[in-house]
Amino acid sequence: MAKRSFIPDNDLEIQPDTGSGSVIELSRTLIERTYNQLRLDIVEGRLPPDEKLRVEHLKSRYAVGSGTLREAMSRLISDNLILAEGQRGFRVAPIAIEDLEDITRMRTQLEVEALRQSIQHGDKLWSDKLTQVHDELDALGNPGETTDRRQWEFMNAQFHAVLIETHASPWTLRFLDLLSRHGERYRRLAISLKLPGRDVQSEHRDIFKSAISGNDVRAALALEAHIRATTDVLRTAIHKGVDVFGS
Amino acid sequence: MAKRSFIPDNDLEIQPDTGSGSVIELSRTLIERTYNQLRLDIVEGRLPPDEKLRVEHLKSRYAVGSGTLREAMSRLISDNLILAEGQRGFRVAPIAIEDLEDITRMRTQLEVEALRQSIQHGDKLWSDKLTQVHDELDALGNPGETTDRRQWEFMNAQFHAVLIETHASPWTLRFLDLLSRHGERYRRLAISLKLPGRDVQSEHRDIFKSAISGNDVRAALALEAHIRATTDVLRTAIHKGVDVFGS
DNA sequence: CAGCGTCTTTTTATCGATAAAACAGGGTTT
DNA sequence: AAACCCTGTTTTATCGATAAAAAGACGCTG
Repeated sequence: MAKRSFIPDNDLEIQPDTGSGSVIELSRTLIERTYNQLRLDIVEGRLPPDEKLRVEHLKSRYAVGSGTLREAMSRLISDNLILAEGQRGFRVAPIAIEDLEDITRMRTQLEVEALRQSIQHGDKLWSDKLTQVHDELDALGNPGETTDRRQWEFMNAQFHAVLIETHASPWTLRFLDLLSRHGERYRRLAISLKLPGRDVQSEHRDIFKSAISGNDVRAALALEAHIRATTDVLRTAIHKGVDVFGS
Repeated sequence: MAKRSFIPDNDLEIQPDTGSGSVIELSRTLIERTYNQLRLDIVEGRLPPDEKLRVEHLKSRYAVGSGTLREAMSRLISDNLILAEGQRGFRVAPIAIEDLEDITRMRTQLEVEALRQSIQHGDKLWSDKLTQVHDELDALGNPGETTDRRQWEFMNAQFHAVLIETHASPWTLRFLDLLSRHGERYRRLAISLKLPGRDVQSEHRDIFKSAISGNDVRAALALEAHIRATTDVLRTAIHKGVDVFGS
């Protein structure tokens, strides 16, 4: 039984922790570190959907004991990234187009509202920060072109974070965080399929310009389209008969 | 140091699992059972906010080993009902008026939208079901008057569930579930303070009538007021100088 | 008498061992 | 040949023991 994976092989190896300030080296306990590593491995596709997570195998990969590993996995259950079927161990949460559509609807609902609030309450300080982050992201080009994909992902997250920064609702942030993490699994899948290109860079520019000029309605529309783009690409691919989910 | 609790004493004892079909007896594994018990104990106030959760003490209460208990607690971390401070163990999540206001805002945003969808897409089958559940809840009167408070809580949850049933978005349901669980901690606090009474029964009637008659705008307003009521009561109490959170 | 450092006690994090459950394969019966 | 059951093997759930860390008590020193 060949292990199916939707990420190019060169992305599959466990990469050494690169920079300073990463979640992994900031963890105080082994459990926390393992939790963060596991989450990254799932979100970034090194542990593909539906993969069975055998404790005895994985404990060597993360260099921890079985109890520690189980505890780390337990924390991912409430995040819905791991499923626990009683007495049958753990497995990576499956993916499905319906799930992505639900995630997208939800993200749209929350993020668009938060952006509207941000634009209405944002001051000059905010505009400046947004401009700075956008410029830095813009300089990296589209995700396919950039040399350091991790850096691009980081700046992308940063951009979206600043967009809604003014609307400081912890629960909104928590939910959006969770949703974007789930969304990333699908986004990486879409990228790996090398489907007809999106111009993410110009999507970002569109959102940015509307936000800076205070046009909250247009910004909302642009952001909504941006969020929906991944779903649209995948749904189109499915209609064309592409085997998106590996049957 | 006296243990502070915001629930009347007669609610504090661990009650034997009453009816059939409860989450506790449905659990396949010990961890699952412990997780459900812990969650109930926190939500229903038997484990008060900020309470330190010492594994060695609690393992006798739940009759499990330390590993099992830790794993159950770990699952509650992502639900934000338990906080883990690296190397310093676990504690019950604190409560704060700002948190309740955030929860309320969030619930309003999600639940009102879902209700609107439900009213627009709901058919006769839905109306019938809603009527049935509402009548049953209505017959129990206000939460203070009813004999079986657990039954009331159950029907109340049922009523809210049916209200948004048509809008079957798993993520919406998950988020609302989490939010209402957090909200319940505050609702129980408000009840225990015996503050000037709300007429929850008539609030429910108002929502019900508007929903049945297809008046989605009015139903949305009624639901919003209903959700905000707990927050309003507590905020008013704070302004009057009542020591709501035990300083 | 306050502040500091050290020793003791308590609490936490982590691990490996054990028992129970699920799974797989072969053999038996109908 | 198909359905069934029994048995050996793998995997999981659970527990108690151990080592590391934090908190607390105590006395010392300035």
